[in-house]
Amino acid sequence: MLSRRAWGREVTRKTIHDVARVAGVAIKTVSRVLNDEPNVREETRARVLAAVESLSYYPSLSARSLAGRRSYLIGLVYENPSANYVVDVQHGAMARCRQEKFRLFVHQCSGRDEELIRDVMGLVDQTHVDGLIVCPPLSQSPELVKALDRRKLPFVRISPNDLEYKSAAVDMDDEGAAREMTEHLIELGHTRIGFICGHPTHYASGQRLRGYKSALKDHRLIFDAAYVKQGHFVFESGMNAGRELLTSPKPPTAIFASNDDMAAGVLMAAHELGIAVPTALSVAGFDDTYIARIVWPRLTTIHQPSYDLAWSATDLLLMSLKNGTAMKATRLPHKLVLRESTGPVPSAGPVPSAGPVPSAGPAPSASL
Amino acid sequence: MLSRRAWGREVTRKTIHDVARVAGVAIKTVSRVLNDEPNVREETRARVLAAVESLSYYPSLSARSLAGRRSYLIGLVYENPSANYVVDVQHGAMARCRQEKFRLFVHQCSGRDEELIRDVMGLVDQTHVDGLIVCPPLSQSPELVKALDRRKLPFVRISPNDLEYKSAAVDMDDEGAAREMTEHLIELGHTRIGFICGHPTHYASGQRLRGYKSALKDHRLIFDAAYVKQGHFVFESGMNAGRELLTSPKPPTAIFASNDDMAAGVLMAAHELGIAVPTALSVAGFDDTYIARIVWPRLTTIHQPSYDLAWSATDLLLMSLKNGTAMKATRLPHKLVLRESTGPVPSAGPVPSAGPVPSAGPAPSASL
DNA sequence: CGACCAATTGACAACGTTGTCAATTGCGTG
DNA sequence: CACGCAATTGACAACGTTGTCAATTGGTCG
Repeated sequence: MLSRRAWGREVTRKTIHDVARVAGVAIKTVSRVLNDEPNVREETRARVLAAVESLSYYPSLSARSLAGRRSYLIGLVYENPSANYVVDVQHGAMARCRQEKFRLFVHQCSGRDEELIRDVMGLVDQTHVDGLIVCPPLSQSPELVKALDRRKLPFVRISPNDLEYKSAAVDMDDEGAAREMTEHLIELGHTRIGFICGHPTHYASGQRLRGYKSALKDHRLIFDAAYVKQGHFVFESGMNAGRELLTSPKPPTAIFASNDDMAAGVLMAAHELGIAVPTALSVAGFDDTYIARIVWPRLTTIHQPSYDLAWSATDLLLMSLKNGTAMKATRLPHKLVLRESTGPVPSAGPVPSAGPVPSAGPAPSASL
Repeated sequence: MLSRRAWGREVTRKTIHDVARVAGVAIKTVSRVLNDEPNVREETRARVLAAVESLSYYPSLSARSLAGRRSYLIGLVYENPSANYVVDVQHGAMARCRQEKFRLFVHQCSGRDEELIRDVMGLVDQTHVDGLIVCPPLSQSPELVKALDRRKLPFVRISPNDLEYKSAAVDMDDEGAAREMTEHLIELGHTRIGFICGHPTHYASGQRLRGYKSALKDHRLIFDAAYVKQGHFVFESGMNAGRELLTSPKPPTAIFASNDDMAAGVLMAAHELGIAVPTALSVAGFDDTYIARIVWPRLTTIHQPSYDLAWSATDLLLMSLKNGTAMKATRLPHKLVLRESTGPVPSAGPVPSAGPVPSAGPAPSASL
């Protein structure tokens, strides 16, 4: 237990040898106990565990990954700038890892294409992670998938664009969810429904637009391209698109944004223009992140189970690592969350403010 | 380069031996080049680097930390539930790590007291991190600081409560910032200023309250405890405190919340009560997180440089690791950010709404 | 021209664990 | 009571790197 180096800040580190000595067994036996291997007498196992406990011993991940075929490390790679989504995903994955005594290595990727691949491969090679959780939109990169396959590294993708591909993945039904939301608006009587698309490179963007279109079609409403604006999943893009829609000659009575950030942007635009929500305009979001509950009025949105998606992805990965079994694709349920930002269609279309906003003229606790 | 194990999913991994062979040198020389050690002829160095490049070789962190006294890993421990803060801090630390070819191991702590210490020590022992970045409120735990000192592990604390303590830390002037904000409100003519405290166990909470009090005193305004409410840094607590303040007999004309989440809660309360912001009520936040820019009206707040704090903390740690020098405490500047949620004091105090709001008619499916 | 010293390079052990395989123990059976 | 086989345990190499220290190279000076 004495360190071989006499260095200032060096402190003795407990090793498997210390445990073996205290328990009066060989290090290999300690290793067996710690790895739940069979063929250890119950009494021996107890002695070893007692020694581990009394020494507060924690096996070195470095040594383990160097000697064994396991690093007990899972990598989580993302690129997404949305703080709330990222944290949800991180915590979902961490929670599952903790249950299996794995640790999560979080990595924000940098670069694009070629460089991205190098970045991820560098992570894999350096840290020896046993597997990877890949967040969107990285999960939609065929090049990355190919590279990981070549590398023979187990990985699970969150919300990829091709569930049928042989690799494992978890996702939700973006198209169906968007259809439900659109139907909700239609049922409220809206016929002029604006839609703000997400970032063009995100697969989910296309799916959500498709759901919107399909709901319109089912209800025999005509699709008008003028009601569809391009956004980029960020607040400002939603605000700009909202302004455009609301100041057009025949403005929509409802706007469905592809995520909550952009919906918040639409709310901002409406407030600026003095358009009351939901009386004169209904606004709907997507994702049900934290901001959906703090903006005013609170957003009707689709609950995307980010935490659960990450939890399930990690579960899939860990189980396949443990059993060597193949992984399957999993689809998680979403939920339409009704709050105060949507309401019945106004009788006469949106009411332009009679002047600079009456600031919040209004709204004694709509609901609650 | 051939793996010793013939295992299904095993793939040959490039090692230092491969690089040495390609470059025609001993592995130790490769090691020297990769660690920027002196005494390598320029021509040799170039040959080695070329080999590294051509093989896409990445040294194994496991082997490095096992053999050397460096793991090239920095741990980041937090407990904070605020997504925006956490992500800012993570990215600030990651950015600095990347520059030095270090990696960041993010860890959300679990447990309290005894259990917390075990959790952190487990991380340290297992991962061999070279140092730790400790976020508030963990940075204020004397037990944790003591344990890390005993373990002789270099660490930097973000926003601790005792800058003079010998360990390194970075922080901002919470008291001064709160004083500035309060003065801003006073200059706008407000004399009845509500204050919502942060979580009682966070040191910053006390500092911000102190700044508020000191500004009142400097301007000869009387401090009235009825205008101070306890919050917990979360949205709901701000909303509740806001309701209490605004429905009191003599409501304040301005409310200063100790963070943006709670300020957003106050806005929600004001909207519900039909109180116009900033015409009838000014609202100020603290932190300048993402939400300060997306609520309506956008929040006047104090910019807390979370990203920079983490960047600097990491910088301090890495530099001390590299040079073996002692670390100093660093204080980063904050900034008063003026937006639309604060304005001149109304002539006749807050204007209660004249009745059920014209706009937010009750929403469908009230709260969820 | 030879010796000496600094610069450069390499051989090999060590880090703390797991994989392999051999040795030992324990128990049921003939 | 000895034998055989399975269960249990241990000895030792290997993982991929860095630390230590010795060997080699190259240049300078007397």
